[in-house]
Amino acid sequence: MRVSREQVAKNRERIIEVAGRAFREKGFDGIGVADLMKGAGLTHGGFYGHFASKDDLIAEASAAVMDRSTVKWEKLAETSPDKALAAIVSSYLDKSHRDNAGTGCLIAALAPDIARQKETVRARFTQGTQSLLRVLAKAIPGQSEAARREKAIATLAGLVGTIVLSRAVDDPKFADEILHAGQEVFSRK
Amino acid sequence: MRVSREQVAKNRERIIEVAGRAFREKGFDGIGVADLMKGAGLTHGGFYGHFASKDDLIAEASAAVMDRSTVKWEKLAETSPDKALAAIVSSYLDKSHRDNAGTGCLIAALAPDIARQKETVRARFTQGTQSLLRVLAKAIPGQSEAARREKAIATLAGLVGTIVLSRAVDDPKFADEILHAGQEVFSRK
DNA sequence: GACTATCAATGACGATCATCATATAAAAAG
DNA sequence: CTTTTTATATGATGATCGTCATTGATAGTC
Repeated sequence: MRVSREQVAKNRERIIEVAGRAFREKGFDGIGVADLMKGAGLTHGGFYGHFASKDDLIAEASAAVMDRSTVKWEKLAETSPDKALAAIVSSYLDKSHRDNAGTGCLIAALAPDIARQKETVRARFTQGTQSLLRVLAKAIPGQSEAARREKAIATLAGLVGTIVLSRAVDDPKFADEILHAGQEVFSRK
Repeated sequence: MRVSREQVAKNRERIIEVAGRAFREKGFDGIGVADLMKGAGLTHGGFYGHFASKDDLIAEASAAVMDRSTVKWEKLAETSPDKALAAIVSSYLDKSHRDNAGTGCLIAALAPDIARQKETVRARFTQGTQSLLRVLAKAIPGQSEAARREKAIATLAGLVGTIVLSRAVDDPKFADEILHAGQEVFSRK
């Protein structure tokens, strides 16, 4: 059955949204096209009317999630201009972020898997990372632009590594210790 | 055909070794039991004589790789006792490490996937991470034990995040810039 | 040297996967 | 109102997956 133009666009957005969440929760290989479509309230066959392939959806969903993160960081920086870095770090290194990969940072949820993806996916991921770094560098006080950029890169790495470690570890106390250490170290300007 | 006791043990070790490499290169879901066995010079049917399940192998291979990393870091620290931290960091944040995930750090290659694995895998990963942190904390000069522990955690997170980012990014220049930033920031005591 | 235990090879199982051809039904165009 | 277009549903495709039963062969034991 055919649906209206708007509905088509809504369906497409919904598939991307569902995929973005499922990929972050289960990994790119952890969920199939059929289940993604079911999650969007559709059946599997219609998938290829919206996307050329699963890889195509992976690229689209990854870019969308990266963009959302950038917007979120921009808002955090605007809300507290003097303490922008601290705001971003404490928002990122939060238990609720660690415990909800499906709605969190794409890098922390999937970075090693992205390294194994096709060029199209990696290219859009790279753009998203650069945007994230621009926002982060602006949030870092003082120093030269080069120094802020360097600091931004290391901070992003530290944030990602902290969440990734805290999620992988089995012991809740240890996981919290990791989160706390990251908070302490990566909030220092 | 039956083989000698030694050969059985060698075969088992070989499967674990091949799996450790393949998992780091392709991800846990990126390679199947049949191909792993082929890589070890065996056919797929014999797999379940050695392991109860693929998950069992994942746990075994992950633990083995983590142990190797700990030993490597210990040796690096012994070789240059006064500059232990710098030795570990510059060894870790090296292009050859970034470009050869199959022989590198398990955390950088698979951490988000480990968070999605069964208890048995995560438990052994957690032990391995603690061992790594003990070696790293020892390599950090001065300060209280608590401060060294905190610094060790943040440094491990920074190292992992740097490699993960540098691998995922598409542009070689950008990837090198990330590596360099990590080197600069995480070598500071 | 004969017996027995067991490791690996063969082959098959059902499940799941991405992809696509066709059918259907309703929106858009005339 | 009629025609055309097209988004979705149904169902099938071949490939690949983890797992396991059976079989053949030989090492370890007596």
